[in-house]
Amino acid sequence: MPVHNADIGSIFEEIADLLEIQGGNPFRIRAYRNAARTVGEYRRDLKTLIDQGGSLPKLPGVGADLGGKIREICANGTCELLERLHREMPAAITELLRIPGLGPKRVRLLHDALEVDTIEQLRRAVRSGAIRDVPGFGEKTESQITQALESRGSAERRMKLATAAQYAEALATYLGSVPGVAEVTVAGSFRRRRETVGDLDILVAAGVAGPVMERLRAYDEVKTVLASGETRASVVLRSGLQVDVRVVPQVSFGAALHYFTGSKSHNIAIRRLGQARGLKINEYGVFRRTVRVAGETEESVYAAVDLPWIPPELREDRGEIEAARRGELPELVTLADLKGDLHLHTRATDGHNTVREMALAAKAAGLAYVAVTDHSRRLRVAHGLDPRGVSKQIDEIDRVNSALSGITILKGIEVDILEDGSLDLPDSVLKRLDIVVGAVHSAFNLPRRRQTERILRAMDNPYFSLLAHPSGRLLGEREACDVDMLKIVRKARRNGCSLELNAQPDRLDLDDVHCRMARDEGVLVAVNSDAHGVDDFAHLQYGIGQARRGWLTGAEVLNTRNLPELRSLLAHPAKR
DNA sequence: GCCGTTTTCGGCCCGACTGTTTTCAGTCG
Repeated sequence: MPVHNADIGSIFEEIADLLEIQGGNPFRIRAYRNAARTVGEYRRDLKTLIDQGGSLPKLPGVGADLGGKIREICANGTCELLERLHREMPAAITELLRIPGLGPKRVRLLHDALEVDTIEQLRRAVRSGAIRDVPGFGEKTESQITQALESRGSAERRMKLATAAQYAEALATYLGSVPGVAEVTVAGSFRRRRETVGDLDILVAAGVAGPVMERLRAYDEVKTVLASGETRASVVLRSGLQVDVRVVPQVSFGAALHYFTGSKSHNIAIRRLGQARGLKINEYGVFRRTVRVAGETEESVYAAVDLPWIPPELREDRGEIEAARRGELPELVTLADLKGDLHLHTRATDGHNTVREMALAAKAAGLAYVAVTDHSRRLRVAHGLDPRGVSKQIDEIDRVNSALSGITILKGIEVDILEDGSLDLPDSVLKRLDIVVGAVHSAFNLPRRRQTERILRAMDNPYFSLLAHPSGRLLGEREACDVDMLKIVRKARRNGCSLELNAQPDRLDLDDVHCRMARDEGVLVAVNSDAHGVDDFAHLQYGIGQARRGWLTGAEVLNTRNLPELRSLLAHPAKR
């Protein structure tokens, strides 16, 4: 049975949920949650390591006991503790924890008092009014649960970063105009540039909080006010996006910014460092006993625990604190580092603009070169090019190149990788191009081995330069293809190809974890817009955010190279 | 259940808001 690290993580999470409902030792529960996260995100497949007879790597928060459970789960797909908990508590009960307002204590009460173990039973208990008689449950709690049950399924989706940005920037500007407000920053996963955000955390520096709270409640996009205290409020916008606003004095802004940027596990790790130095770190500052020793800036918070400032994109407790301590934080790539864009479309297929218009827009966006990579013939819906169409476009690019200055247009193609791993155009066509971007646009559901082989075979074509949107996922719409990414990354290294980080807000593919895998394996990543129109070069900022989350430096991104260097890298010395 | 710049035992991140209480537990971030 295939057991992936994420499966082990889920089992540990489930154990933690069940132990919590049973009222278990909170620190034991935390240990399971920490391990769930560590294991779930670990980049090498633990079952494979074990099957190959290797010992488990030392993972933080995983000791002898949890290590044994990992082996047990890899062997059996489950572990004795989970089975025992399932005998004591119905498995479905952890679903109840997902209802806002219901935590472990109340779930336990419902189980004991009303034998409520499933969402459906909860629904019946609410309808019959039985829930009101449970001690600790009042009128408000009942209606909160009712609402949660009604809206279940309809909402609860994370919003794409680029979509959330529209709401975030408008609201931040609005709050910034309140008299007395010194500074407004959108913190949270938005600031960490996660591909999707669950809610917005907006931090406001102001002497007095009252007027800010008042203006927030009056914002015309606010649909409901979930909570509203003196310095903190939660509202839901009409878009469905939840927004948490916190007001702090300027002297606490850095500490609050650090606190509300997260991630939670990064913050916990930083606080522990503080604790070891006799410091208390909270959103108001860094304190030795009652004396504030830091907190006006984020830099001062990090300095208090002897660390340099850590970029928000890295704050996931994935080794950034250790790297910072050793002085080995990567110099992350920036938007300004990009010199070109290697994936875009024109009216010849499914783009909206001409070669000339796209080139001028790229120039205006500060780029020195672009590759025109229209679709190949197999992609009928996009009017993909056949060999004649490619020839025509090559002539057009020659004409535009000789007419324009300050921007160079490379000849390329986004060629379909067919189901058997061959490419959709003959080598005689591909050899005329500067760059060949290969992409999967069909048969997304092949089993892992076949899907992987398909891509590996495509990469063996001597003209293959770059694998576009390697996983094929569409955020919130289509899961990633089941592929062995490590094999693909290693093939890219052997063959001298690159992988794309497609910057379209609904792709952002490679994801952060695989970017880092490419980095670790020494494979260059190209951050491309996949622009279909002149405005789409704006996507690049989101691709850069993701690249930074993947620890990429400028040197590790293919299209930070100037044109001569790029040309020599595309020449594939490994293959020709 | 993990772990070590007070420690191999005794700690484990910290505070705001709400509801149901009548001084605080539960939930959330």
